[in-house]
Amino acid sequence: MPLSNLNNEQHASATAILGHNLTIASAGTGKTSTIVGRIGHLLHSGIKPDQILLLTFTNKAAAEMIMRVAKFFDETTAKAIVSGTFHSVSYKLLKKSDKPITLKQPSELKTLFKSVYEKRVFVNQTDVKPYDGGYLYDMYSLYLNSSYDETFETWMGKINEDQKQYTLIYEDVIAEFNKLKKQYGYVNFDDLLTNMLELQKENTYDFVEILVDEYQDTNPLQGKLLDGFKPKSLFCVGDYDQSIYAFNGSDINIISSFHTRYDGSTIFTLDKNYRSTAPILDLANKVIQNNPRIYEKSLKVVRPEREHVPQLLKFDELYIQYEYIAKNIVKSKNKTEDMAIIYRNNSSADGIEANLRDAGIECKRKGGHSFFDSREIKVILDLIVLMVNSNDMMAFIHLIEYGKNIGKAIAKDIFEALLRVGHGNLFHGLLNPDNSIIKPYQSRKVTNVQLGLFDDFIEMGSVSKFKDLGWDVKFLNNNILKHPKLTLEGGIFLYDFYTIVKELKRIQNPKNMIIHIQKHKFFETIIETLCTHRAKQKDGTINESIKSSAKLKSHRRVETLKQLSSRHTNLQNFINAMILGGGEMSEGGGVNLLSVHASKGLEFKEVYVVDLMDGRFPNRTLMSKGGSLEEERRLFYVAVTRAKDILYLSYASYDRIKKLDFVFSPFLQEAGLIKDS
DNA sequence: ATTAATCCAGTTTTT
DNA sequence: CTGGATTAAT
Repeated sequence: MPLSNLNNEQHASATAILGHNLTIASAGTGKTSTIVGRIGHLLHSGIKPDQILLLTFTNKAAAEMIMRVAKFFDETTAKAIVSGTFHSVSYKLLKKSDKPITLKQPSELKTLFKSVYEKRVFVNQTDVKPYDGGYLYDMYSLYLNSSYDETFETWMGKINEDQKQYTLIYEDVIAEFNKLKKQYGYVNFDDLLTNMLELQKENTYDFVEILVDEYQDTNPLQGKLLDGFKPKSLFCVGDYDQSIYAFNGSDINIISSFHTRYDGSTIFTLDKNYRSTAPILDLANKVIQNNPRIYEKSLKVVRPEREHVPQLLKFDELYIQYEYIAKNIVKSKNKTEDMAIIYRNNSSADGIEANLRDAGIECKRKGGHSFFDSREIKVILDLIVLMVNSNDMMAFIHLIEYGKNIGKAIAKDIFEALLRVGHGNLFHGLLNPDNSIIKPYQSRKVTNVQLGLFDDFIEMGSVSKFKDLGWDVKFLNNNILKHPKLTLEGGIFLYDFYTIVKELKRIQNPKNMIIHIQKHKFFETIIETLCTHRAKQKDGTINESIKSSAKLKSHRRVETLKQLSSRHTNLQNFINAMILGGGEMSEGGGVNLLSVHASKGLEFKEVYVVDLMDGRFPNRTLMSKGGSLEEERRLFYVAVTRAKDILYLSYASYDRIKKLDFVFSPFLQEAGLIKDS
């Protein structure tokens, strides 16, 4: 029984009557057990699992809770609960309603946005510079996530009055971008939520209860989504002291105004901390007391042992700090998996990782960005994307650009030509071209100073260079080969593309597809170019040993991807899972290297919070751009409350690489570790 | 105009 | 180590 393990407070919360319930759960007070208990209670009272919606901050957290439910009930029941992040749940529901969705990597659509933006000409009447494309993209995303019922213009006016004059142009760019997205069926993270909001107007959902974990990090857009489901009951769990996503629009007022927004709502409080020892909690509380208290909290310590007092480590230089920590970790009796190094900024991670490696300590970094950002993985994913959505222009261009003498422009020409000879379908154009279309490269709009805009007719090139290569006649006769700038090498690359597409069409399973890609000439050619490039030295020569180790590395990456794919049977689901949950993946084992944000919800026996210098933690640059000291303090609170038994806080007064002097973080003073001088 | 090569700066946090 | 900008070459 999931309820029998709960203490009185947890039990009261978990068995609350349906309605609007908020549980304030401080760090380490058994929030997850309470949610699992709540789900158990709902199921016991006869509510069907598919009438329960569980929203968490990461998909991993959702999966873990579902696993725990499965222990008490059967797996089928547990898995019938609709669960995941706001984004992944929206994705599932949108897909169910047959909305065309191709989820793209965030950076991809940003690039598309920038390309739309660059075509605009700004007439500057004032000396206020307009935002650049990338920044505007981020701002618009923040607007979508953080605004209530304002227009972009009024919102912009509040953020930066000077920028208001450009909003008409900005909105026009955004409109064109949205049109383009619609045309290709592309969707970004924000679209998942906004499209879901639209779908809620068409469909009705009969969720009896929605459970929301990490409620303090809900933003207004997500708030609208919650209300849009019109659930009979809402069960929210959170802690305002752990709200750390303001940069993403999360609004602490959402949790603090819960009782006024929902009439007759009930607020529960969990205040018994089972995680950390008394000295660690004392320190955390001492610091967070400096923030305004929203709901009264009095954390009760369950573990009174005092043998490990949080220790302050001071160093003269950044790397001496990392070195010392590495040595300390070697000496520790704890297993490496039970230890974590937590930092405010990801820029700390490289130095730490290098020092751990030197000391022979295994470590894993969360946020597999480097993994999914690697070219070889992108190539494979783009190929799979193309097999799912054959007309995906961005995926096509990325792949074809690897061909010699084929850049963006020619790749786009080829894409459009293929659509022409395929009557709107890229694969038809490739595999069964309409050869009666003699000139697939009809025109390209060209601006000429004298003539203005005119159609530049592309002269058809010769295809004789492709004869006698043993190609399929079908491909040899394809008129797309007549592009005048297509070289022999480029053509051969295209032929490899043709054969791989033809072969992959027969494969439906992600893992088999990766296996096939891996040994195909098309992929091998790309890996060869990639690794040669990586092994190129300053003088232009190729270092063979670097090259072979690069090849080994990329082979390992492909193997990792293959591993990840084995859990999936559907191509599209696999792709989207990689985009939605990719950041949660971590490779290998060992000491955990985490940003404070990534550490949310986790706990470790031994924790090092490092680089506690004023400017870096709190991050002053961010504070000047709309952050706040309160938010930085909450970050500090989150970081230290990850520790169960042992906590180290460290700082260094000098960075010899950047030649910067540092002063310790004010939080150390607030914690009483440094006396006022 | 387009591609390839070269050099330079920069690096907040996440779905 | 990579993306962006600049430059050289076609």
